[in-house]
Amino acid sequence: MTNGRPPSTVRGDSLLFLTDEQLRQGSEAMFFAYRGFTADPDRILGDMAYGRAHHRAIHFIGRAPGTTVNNLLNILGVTKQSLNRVLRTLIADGLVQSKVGRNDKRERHLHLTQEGRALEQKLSDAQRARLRAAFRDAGPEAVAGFRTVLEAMMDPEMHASYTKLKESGA
Amino acid sequence: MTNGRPPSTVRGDSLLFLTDEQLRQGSEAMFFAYRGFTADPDRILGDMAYGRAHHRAIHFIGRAPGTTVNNLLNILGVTKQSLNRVLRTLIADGLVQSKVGRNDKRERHLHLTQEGRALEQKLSDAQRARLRAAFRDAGPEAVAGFRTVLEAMMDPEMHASYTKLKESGA
DNA sequence: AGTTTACGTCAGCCTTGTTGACACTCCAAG
DNA sequence: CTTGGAGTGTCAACAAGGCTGACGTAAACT
Repeated sequence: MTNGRPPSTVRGDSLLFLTDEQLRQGSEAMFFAYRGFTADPDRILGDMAYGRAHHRAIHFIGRAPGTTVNNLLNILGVTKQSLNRVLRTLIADGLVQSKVGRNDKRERHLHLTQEGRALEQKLSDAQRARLRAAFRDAGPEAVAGFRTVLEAMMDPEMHASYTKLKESGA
Repeated sequence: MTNGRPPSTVRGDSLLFLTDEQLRQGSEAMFFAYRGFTADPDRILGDMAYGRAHHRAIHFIGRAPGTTVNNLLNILGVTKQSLNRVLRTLIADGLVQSKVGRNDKRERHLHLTQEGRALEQKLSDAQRARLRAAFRDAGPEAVAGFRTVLEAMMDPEMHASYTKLKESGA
């Protein structure tokens, strides 16, 4: 299953980017980059009573206003108990509003309040600033490649969620 | 600070990839992709008494054999108490060996044992398989862009660690 | 001799994930 | 109309893995 293949020979030059060493570097790049990716919002959240889980919830509610709890559960990939704990505090603090469904009254539709939108902006701005700088430095072609690879490494269900959000967005 | 800028106008076409909507999609791609990235090793670890933190420690010890605790601390970006908890179990279970430094006897140099190397392989194989598939599907240019963007979003110190490992590697 | 560095460890706390169980509301199908 | 199942909320208990603060030891440096 594992191949301690010599990195230089064996393959016809064009597959050199699939070397074990290249893949290892790819893993490490993901690790370090994800740390950078979450660093700024985490710093802001640290001062408040919230954590990364709250950021994620706020982000996706802001992204898809009126989404149901179940929908959010699928996107976030956590248990309803985990999500509920986060959601409860956000609702109690007046950042998120939960409305009983009009058609199906079992469902709760989630919206950000003004206050919630403000926090979402603050957090996303911090995160996007870093991403914007990285994108600018790397250039459009690198960004396209970045997206292509990330999409290719998602699980199918995640890819579906991602695509759905992407299409609803613009 | 925040700009609800109309996505279509204002800018001269070549900066369209820096739209807020594009950045938002980038964030979400990172989120979903990272989930995929950690999914396979997490599944394996779940059956054992170890978690993601153990995987990280094993990975970087395998990558830089003989590294000191302090060095590892910098790479991982956690407190020594956190790392120690993980390291202690790995040493107790015979996956990692800790040797007192020859020159500086305060330092401990960390190595994987045979058993440790075996687990490292198992975990990394799972992770690399997904990455390999993604890289293959996306192609060399996309992979280059992927790396460029990830490197650009690291904090400087992380980028230094990353580069150092990269150079030692091949 | 005194200070600093590298490491280990104890105690306690927080966030965020998990499972399992139970209740309630409500839609839909028989 | 009853009943099954879906969507939701919540309680309890637990685990992983972060964190801070404090203390101890050995070795190195000055």
